[in-house]
Amino acid sequence: MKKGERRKQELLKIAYRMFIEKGYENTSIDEIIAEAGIAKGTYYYYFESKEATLEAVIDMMIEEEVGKAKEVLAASLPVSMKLVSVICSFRPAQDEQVIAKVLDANENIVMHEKANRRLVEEAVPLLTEIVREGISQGIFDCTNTEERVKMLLILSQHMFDDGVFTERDVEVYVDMVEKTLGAKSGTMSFIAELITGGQND
Amino acid sequence: MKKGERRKQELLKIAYRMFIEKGYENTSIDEIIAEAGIAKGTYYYYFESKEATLEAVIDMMIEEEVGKAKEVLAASLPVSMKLVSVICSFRPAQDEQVIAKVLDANENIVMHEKANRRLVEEAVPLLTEIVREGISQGIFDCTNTEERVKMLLILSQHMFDDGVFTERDVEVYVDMVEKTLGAKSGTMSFIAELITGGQND
DNA sequence: TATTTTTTCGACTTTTGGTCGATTTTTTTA
DNA sequence: TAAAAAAATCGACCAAAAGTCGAAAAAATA
Repeated sequence: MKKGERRKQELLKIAYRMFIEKGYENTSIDEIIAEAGIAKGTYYYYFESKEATLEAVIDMMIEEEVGKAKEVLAASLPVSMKLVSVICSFRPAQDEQVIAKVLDANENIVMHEKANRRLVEEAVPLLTEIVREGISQGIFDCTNTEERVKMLLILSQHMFDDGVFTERDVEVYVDMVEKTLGAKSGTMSFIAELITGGQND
Repeated sequence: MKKGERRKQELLKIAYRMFIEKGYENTSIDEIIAEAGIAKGTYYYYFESKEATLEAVIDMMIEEEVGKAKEVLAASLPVSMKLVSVICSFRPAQDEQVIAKVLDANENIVMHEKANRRLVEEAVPLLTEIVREGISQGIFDCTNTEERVKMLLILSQHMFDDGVFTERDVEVYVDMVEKTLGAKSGTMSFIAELITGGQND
């Protein structure tokens, strides 16, 4: 029972890396098993299908990101910092981004989109909680919090996705965050530095 | 030269219908050619690859939607109406929506996403023009118009995509449109009726 | 040790996107 | 109008890749 789980994790890691490096569609099961040094039957002993593998890989990614987000949530930080930290923690890691650029942007749509949808699902409750905290502190002022958070999250996903975003994009984004959540103008502008600071073009 | 073009259009229509009915990935070339009653070689005489067909299908869709949008743009309507009409015209048609629900939402990610990206590309300039007109009339008030329009368009895409959107979603969306474009509160609330009016759950 | 369960193997099948040379149909040209 | 050229069609064939399955090896259990 132990060995099986380890093997599954091992396969998951290989698949994860290859999916990101070469794209989901461009990675064949044959390549994965070659890399892992196992037979096809073994692979299918652990995964029902290729798509099930993708699903599992995404679960792994989401779990990690949500984990990080929860840490931030638990820390004693000002609400606005929490919010931004969490959102930024959802940004694709450095290496993923770099590698992603080698690929055609169209090359990995399915994985990207599936991951995004799952992330929105998982992250909205967390972010909503933060924003509610902010409301009770008078930092934010809005109704329909959950819906607002969802929309903002969708927006940030798209900004990061495209990889490149201009200063103007960020400016507009910050403005929308402030206005959507009913924050005072300028209070969220520190987002800009955090975002553009971490950008690598 | 004439006949060829007609055949291509015919194939395009078949592909379009089948892609929407059964999803892009679930539609095989063999099925398309069976439906069209032609041989494989003939198909590949007109299309370089399956993906090229998807691209062409999407072009067809976009062309139609942009066409409708341009009509609206040319008409003599109040700016706010123009804006909303155009955005609503991008909503998937009734039948597409109904059929889409039969499918797993994950079933047609690639086509959906590619279409969305192309639409944003094509539609942003048109909408930006409308908003600029609105600014000069004092209805809107904002800078970085293009970026704002893009963000709002992305949002509406996502709302329509999911198929279901609650009243709250729409409420938040309207609020974001107003605030993002610097319109007076309430001036855009008629969007709500138009959107929810056309919804079919 | 005997038996059952878990894990592994790899040849085989099926599906599917794509190729290619031959053939027919249509258009151009001499 | 006949010959030549170009456009369109055909379908057998190919290669890649996902997925199957029964048998065998390894590990756990009685």
